[in-house]
Amino acid sequence: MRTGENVVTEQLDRVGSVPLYAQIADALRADIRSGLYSPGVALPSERKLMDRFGVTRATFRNALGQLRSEGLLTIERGAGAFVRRPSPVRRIVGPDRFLRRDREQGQAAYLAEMERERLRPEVEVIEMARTPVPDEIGELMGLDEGADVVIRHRRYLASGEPLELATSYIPWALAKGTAIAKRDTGPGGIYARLEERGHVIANFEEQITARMPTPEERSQLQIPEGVPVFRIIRRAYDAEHQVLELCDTIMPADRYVLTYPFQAR
Amino acid sequence: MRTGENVVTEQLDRVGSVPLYAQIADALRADIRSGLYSPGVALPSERKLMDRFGVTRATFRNALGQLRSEGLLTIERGAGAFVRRPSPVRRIVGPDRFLRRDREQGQAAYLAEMERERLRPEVEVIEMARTPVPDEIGELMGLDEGADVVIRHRRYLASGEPLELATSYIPWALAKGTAIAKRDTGPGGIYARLEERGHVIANFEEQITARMPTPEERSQLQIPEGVPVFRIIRRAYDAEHQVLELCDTIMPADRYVLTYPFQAR
DNA sequence: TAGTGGTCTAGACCACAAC
DNA sequence: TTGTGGTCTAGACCACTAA
Repeated sequence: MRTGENVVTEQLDRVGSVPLYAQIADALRADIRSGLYSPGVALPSERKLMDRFGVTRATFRNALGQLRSEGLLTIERGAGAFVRRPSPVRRIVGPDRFLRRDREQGQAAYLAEMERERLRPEVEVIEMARTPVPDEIGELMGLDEGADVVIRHRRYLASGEPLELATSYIPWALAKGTAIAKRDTGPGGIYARLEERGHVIANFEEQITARMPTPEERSQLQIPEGVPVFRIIRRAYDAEHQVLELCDTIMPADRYVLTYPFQAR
Repeated sequence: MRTGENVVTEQLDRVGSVPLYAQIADALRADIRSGLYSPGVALPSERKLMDRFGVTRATFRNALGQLRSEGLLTIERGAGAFVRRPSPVRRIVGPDRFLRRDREQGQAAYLAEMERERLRPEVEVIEMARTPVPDEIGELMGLDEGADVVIRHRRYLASGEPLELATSYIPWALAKGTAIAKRDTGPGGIYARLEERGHVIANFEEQITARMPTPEERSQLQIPEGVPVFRIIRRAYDAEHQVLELCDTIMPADRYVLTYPFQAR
């Protein structure tokens, strides 16, 4: 137990093999977990804490870096270091997101979802083009090398907050002559246009991975230090097991819980 | 394009607002992506690169730290910094992991999975006890506060490599008098014991989140810098929608692709 | 304006890996 | 033994925030 009062110098082991910064990180982590420093509260300033621990600023900042990369701290320049508040979380149930009912009512899946939560939805179309399919994606779609696809890259926001980056790929053979290759895909979105043409979606498959974001993703999604991203690759199949669409999505992992129900067999 | 040859000092912008370390990180990141430095290859030493960029070691190491936290580099003390090789990936299809067939053949789900891949499976039982259910878990299981559960905490390894940490919770009311509360749960594992007692599993639900690992998790699972973990909370339900078991799993995210198929509705 | 975090310099000594 | 990365010191100046 550390009180934070009347402490001149914390006791650090300077002869053992545990680095000073690691000992400091451990001490602060314990203080955060114990609730001494609770979410939203500012830690004492770097200069105060470095004096208390009896180390240089560089050493102390090394300790802070550890905690930051664990996602425990948010640091605001000029203001201070704060214990990170857990982000409000969006629950996503895979199979509930793409209901035919929503499409038939003329709403894209995302708009329907937002409407349920009374948030102001926004979709930025960042890129839209007809191009040869990238190798990695082509393999996942079962397309011939160099086959053309319509690529739709967009950013979703809810009431101004960026939620996800999504890139859809639709075989040109299916998109040709439809609104899929237009900026506005019309009521019901891509899936509605496909089904009008007789390409009925029979089932989906989602592949989930997680990694640290690239710097581009960090800025586009406003992702803080120490927060990974989900990457979800969703494929929509018809009854003949042909891929109608592939959607590659990047989402900040601290804002989502993904849920998948399935039967015991 | 940077050649890496005959370069005395890289051109860095020392007047603009972009920090030197960020410029260096950008340059190295570009070199890695372009393939100048490819997976498994050692970068030039810190001293060489700091000379080339004309900065101090601390500044250069700050740049390296960025790349490390993005999971781009593996650093081996005394040897050098290497471009990280993508980890071999295990594909997990949610619904295929808990087939009744495997249970009836007398194999726990995990052993069956390993056998299919010809790996040497190992399960360490780290903790096993009867205790009051933790609050967070109790809520997810729909149990009364303070109800007893059997808790089974274990580590799974494949041919010596740690794969995941798993903690199962089974209501004491169901586990009482069965092998569930024993170290060896017998053929078919927990689920087989539950079903023998008439608690037939009707369906599962998995909740997936991702975050950076705690230091404990990092050492127990041998997780390198810049790699997040998946946390999967799986609940097994009977036909009356009672929770028979909850399993809380931590897995290094660079070693897994999670797959969930579902029907279009 | 005072205090905060952000960046950078110029050194030093250490433990470890490879030769 | 030599070179590598790991840690630490003791400063300095800057940009930003809040009072």
